[in-house]
Formats: sequence, structure tokens, C-alpha cells
Amino acid sequence: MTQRRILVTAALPYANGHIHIGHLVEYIQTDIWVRFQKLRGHDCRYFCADDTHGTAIMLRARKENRSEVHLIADMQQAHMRDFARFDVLFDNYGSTNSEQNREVCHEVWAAIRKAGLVHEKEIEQLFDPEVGTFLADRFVKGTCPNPECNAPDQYGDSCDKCGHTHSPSELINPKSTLSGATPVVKQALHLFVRIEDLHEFLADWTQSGEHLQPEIANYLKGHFLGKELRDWDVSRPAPYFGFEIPDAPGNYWYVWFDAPIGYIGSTSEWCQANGEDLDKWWKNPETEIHHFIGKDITYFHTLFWPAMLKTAGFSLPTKVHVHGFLTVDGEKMSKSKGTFISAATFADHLDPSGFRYFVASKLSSKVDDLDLNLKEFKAKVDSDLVGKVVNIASRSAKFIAGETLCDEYPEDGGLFQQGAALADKLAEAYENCEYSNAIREIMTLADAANQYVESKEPWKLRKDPERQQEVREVCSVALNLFWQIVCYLSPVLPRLAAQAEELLGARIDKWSDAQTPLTGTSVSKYKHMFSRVEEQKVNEMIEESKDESAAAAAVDPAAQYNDGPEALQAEPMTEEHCTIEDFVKVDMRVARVIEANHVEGADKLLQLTLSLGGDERRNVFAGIKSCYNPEDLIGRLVVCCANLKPRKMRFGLSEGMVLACGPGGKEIFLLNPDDGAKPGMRVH
RNA sequence: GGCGGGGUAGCUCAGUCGGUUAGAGCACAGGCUUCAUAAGCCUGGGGUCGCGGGUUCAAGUCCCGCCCCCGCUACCA
Repeated sequence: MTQRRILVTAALPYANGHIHIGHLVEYIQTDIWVRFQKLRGHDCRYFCADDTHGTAIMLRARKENRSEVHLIADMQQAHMRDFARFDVLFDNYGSTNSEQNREVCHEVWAAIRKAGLVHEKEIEQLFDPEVGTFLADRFVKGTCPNPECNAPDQYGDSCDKCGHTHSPSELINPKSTLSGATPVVKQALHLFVRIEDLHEFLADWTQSGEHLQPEIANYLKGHFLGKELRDWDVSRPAPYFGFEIPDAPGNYWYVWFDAPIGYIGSTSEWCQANGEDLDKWWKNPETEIHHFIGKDITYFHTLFWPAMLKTAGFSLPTKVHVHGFLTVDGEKMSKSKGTFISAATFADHLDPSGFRYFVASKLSSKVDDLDLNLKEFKAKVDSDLVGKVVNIASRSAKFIAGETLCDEYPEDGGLFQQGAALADKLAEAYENCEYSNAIREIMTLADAANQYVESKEPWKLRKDPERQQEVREVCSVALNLFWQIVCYLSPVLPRLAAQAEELLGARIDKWSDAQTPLTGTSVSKYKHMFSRVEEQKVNEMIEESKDESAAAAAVDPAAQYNDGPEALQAEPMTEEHCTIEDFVKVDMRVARVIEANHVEGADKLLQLTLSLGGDERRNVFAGIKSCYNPEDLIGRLVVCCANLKPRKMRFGLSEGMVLACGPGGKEIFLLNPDDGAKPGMRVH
């Protein structure tokens, strides 16, 4: 096998927050891949860095009354500590704020300029006059400008309630989230990169089938490549924490410009420290480049990034590996539920190796989300690692502790050979990021090993002084099967590998170590290798992760219902009182749906025929198609406004209105009278 | 609405080119064992392979239609 030169990156974590278990999925996925490649003897290097620039960092530094440089240095230390606790081992962990990164940014920028891709545009942007900074869309909140929605407290880019997209300057009554001040509109010069010029190249590169998972290629084709690619806004006016653009003083590169370049910057730091040549890693077609990222940052890595690399003459990624998000017990991580678990909190309570194993046992090459079901987590770690794998050593090592393994590997019924024969299949699974397949296969070996020990009953043999040699043979076999399994698991569980090395007095340093049994090495006294997951510790971890404000809410008797303020925020209560006379003007009646049909040509409407009892009928068009099937409505009782002035619609005359609540879309809820109500009854 | 992914045992999933009686792990039940971290081994129960059609000697697998779940994404009004 020829040696490959492989450069691997994981996405750069932002310096504004601590590492949490969601992040870790990616760093562990990548770390396993890198450890595997190294074990295979390839020249593989894992680079990462903190992503340090941007408004959020600037504002936080101000708030904490210290310099950005100080802040990001602290965060980098914290991140590195967390990674180390989870055995995520980088060849270099740098910073996007390094001089090396600045140099590469200059180089890339010069090339983009030279290619004539940069355009200047004056754009209008909201500016916070109190803080003295331009406001990104997410830093402005106000009332949704959609006249049918008008939900308050919405971000500047889109409305959570109705999905309306807008620019922050369109918001009604906008406020800066930084100071509460009313922003003013200011003109600002921005620099744009016209990546449409690279459209054809990107279409080819993304659709070649070589670099991206098929669903990712398809996503890009459907959402971006079918139309003109929009210019990419890569500058931000001062004040901004970042690198100043050399030929546009007073302007800074947008954080997403220098962040991916940080991959190269980090490599450059490593090259300088190790006497390596940067071009060998980034401008040599023989070097493979693999990026591991989450699905949220797909288009930065599959459109902008290849465009930048191509223009600046760097190598393009060999593969971009996209993974899904981590959920906990089937739901998005939540601060109030205590499932937003930081790396540090996890490691304070539970064994990080268990997390690595669990993640590996779940990961495939798909973009699917991955669920950390805490019960399953315990079950997997307990039964697979403790009950199966470690148990093989635990039940055999002590019978030959202080002795040596047999000088010649004993007859084992072909077990070791069977394990050795699995090497190629397992390697292929690791190579293709199909870790869950690999783990499943490896566990079958552990089952076989336990069966072997069971059948040989060394605990009985040892009682017979005549059969001591047999005991040694059986244990040599068992420990070798254990050794082989640990070799295969070592990319996932480096700590277990180290423990096995200590126990058996040998080293795992290449994949092919699983092909040859150990002989003659001395067996140390068995030391505890892995603990079961204690439910108590899991609970403590969850408790500690609970946000304090959420904990306070739990005291409120209403908290058990978990009724959030969203509905009221979406539709604030009317301030003005109405009189009883006003109220009785609206004649609301219980009605039965006796017919319900789709309306041809209408996206949202259903046509309902309501009976108010007797011969009284109403034809009503209701905008509830997104939530109800006509056939499910027939026969049920609803509440309708019976005296609403009839209105002629495109599809016919609507003679009333069915009462429903909810924000719309998938959330529409018809009002339902309690049992006993009869059509025609008035609501008062 | 569009795109993508999914629906197989209580749970998590495997199931190749269509081919024997649809599998594994966990969980559960019974038994064995008592070396091992209340670990291990054996046996067993448990399935309308989302629904409906079609192709075929043969369909979990291929084709058509539909339903439901997840993710992404957009619009109409």
C-alpha cells in the first residue's frame, strides 16, 4: 500500500463559547478518522484552530472590559483543555488571529482582486448610534413587517412566526439588541466577491460525484446552482475585530472569509514549527484534503471555499464530509432541560471514552442527525465495552498475571484468523466513515471471544495441577483476541488501547498489528479498565447543565405545563376593552361539518358545509388545509361565526368563519365544543 | 409546495444482484455457569417488513400511487 499524504480539518469552533457535546461529535468523528489513517501508516495531519473574529467577540470583550486578544487566548486554552479530555488530538491547534493566517488571507485576497472578482457596493445598513457599530441582521429586533403577522420581537432577517423574510430596515419599530437604541440607517461601503463568475466551475466540482455526499450535491444543485449565485459580501466596516483589508483601509474581512483560511493558517503554523513546506500540503495535487463539517455550514465549504481556493491556486478539497446535528433523547439540545451539555460538564461526570464509543457506534457517512439517547448510551457502554470487550481481559488476565503469553500462539479453532480476516472490511468502513458498521462487526468478535473462554473454562483447568499449561494457552488465546479487538477499536478508544498495551507489554502502532498474535510478552497485573455508566452521574450531569433561569421557572406551578410566552408574543393581547354589546354582535354557533372538500386551485383553503341544525347550512372557506384532511373533518363539531358578512371569494361565496387558533402553517387548531354540545347552540 | 432522508421485533438497526423458514444487539422469559466490574454462555417468545396496486416462478428488495415521521428550503394568499 502506498503512503498517502492526507490533510484533515474539522470546523473551527467559535471563540465566543465553550465546546459542547454537539461540537464533539464532529471532532471525535474526525479524530477517529485521523487516528485510523495514521494507524494505516499514512502521513496524515489533523489541523484545527479557534475562529476568533467578528462582532460577537468584539462586543463580548467590551462587555468584559478586556481586550479581544486576551479573551480569545483564554477561550483557546479552554477549548484545547476540553479537546484533550476527549482524546481529540490535533497536530496543530491554532487561531485565525495568527500572523500566519493573516499572510494567507492577504495571498488569497490578492488573487481574488487580480481575478477581477471584487466589486464595491454602497449598501444601507442599520447602525447602533450608542454602541457605535453596524448591526448584523441578528442584532436587530422589531415587529415583523408582514401586515398579516406583525409579530413583535423578531430578528432582522426573518420572522420565526410567519417565516417572512425581510431586511432589518423593514422591521417596524426596530431596536438594537446591544443597547436597546433605535438604529439609524447608514450607508456603508462593502466589498463583494462575484462568485457567479465561478458558477460553471462550482457546478462541475460539486456535481462530479467525487467530493461530496450525494445528498449534499443534490442540495446545492437544487438550492444554489440552478440560478445565478449571489455576490458574497466579504467586508465589514470598522469597528470590527478581525483583519483589516490591505487595499480597503477601514474595512475588515468578514469572519467567514478568514475562518476557512484558518485551515491553511493553522497548517502554516505547524509547518513553521516543524520545518515543513506549506505548499507541499496545500498546493500539491498528491496531498489529499479532507474537511469534516456540520450540515449548517455546508455552503460556505462547498461554494465559497472552493471558489476561493480555486482562484488563489490552492488545492481543492478531496472530500467534504458533512454530518448531522446531535440531539439528546430525540430532541434538540435544550438549556432548560439540561441537555445542552458542555464538554467539561460531561467529562466531570462521565468517562469521555464512553462518549467516543457511543458516537462511533452511531455514525455513518450520512448527513442524518445522531441521537444521544441517555438510556441507550448507558446500555451500549455497559454491555459492549464493559460486558463484552473489557470482560475478555478481565476474566482471563489474572490467571496468567506475572507470566508470559505462550511463545507459540496456541490452537484457537481459527478465531484469531477470523478476526484477522476482517481487517480489510473494517478498514473500508473506517475509510468511508461508516463507523457504526465497523463497531457492529468488531462486537461480533468480542462475542466469539467470550464464547471461547466460556467453552474452555480456564477457572476449572487451573484447579488441576496437571493442566496449568492449558490455562496458559487458553489465556494466551483470550488475551490475543482481546488484543486484536482493541487494535481495531484503537482509533475510537485510544485510552483503552494504552491500557491494553500496558497489560500485555506491547505496542499498537499499525493496523496490521491485528494480523499477528502476541507471543512471549509478559502479562501485567490486571487493572480496572472501564466502568459502567452510573445513572446517578448522568442525572447529576443533566442537573448541572440546567440553565438557572429555567430552574427558577420550575418552581412556578404553571411550569409543569411548560407553556411558553411565544403565543402571546406572536399576537399581543388587545389593550382596548370591548363592551358586552360589542361581544354579542358576534353570533357564534356550534356547527357540524357535514361536507368537506379540497378547493381546486387553492393552496390553503378547504371548502366546508356546516350544519347549524335543522335545515340551516353555511358554505365556508377555511384556510386550514395545511393541518386537516377533509375526510377527518366530516361529522365533527366546530364553532363558527354565523353572522359574519358573506364575502365573495375567487372560489365562491364564504358565509361565515370557522374559529381556530395558532400561528398558521402546520399549527392550526380548530375549536372543539365539549361533549354534549349540539349544532345551533349559541356561544356566550 | 420543492428537495433530501427515513418507516423491518418493545428499542437501536443490518438485510448484497429479487432466491431457503427475514436477521443481529439491547430489553424480556427460562435454564446453565459462578473465572470476570451483579460480568458470561445456552435456549426461547416476539414481525401484516408503513398502506394499496403492479412486474415476476419468486418482492423487505424492482415499478406506480398513497400515508406518516425527520431535516433542509421556498412561495402563494
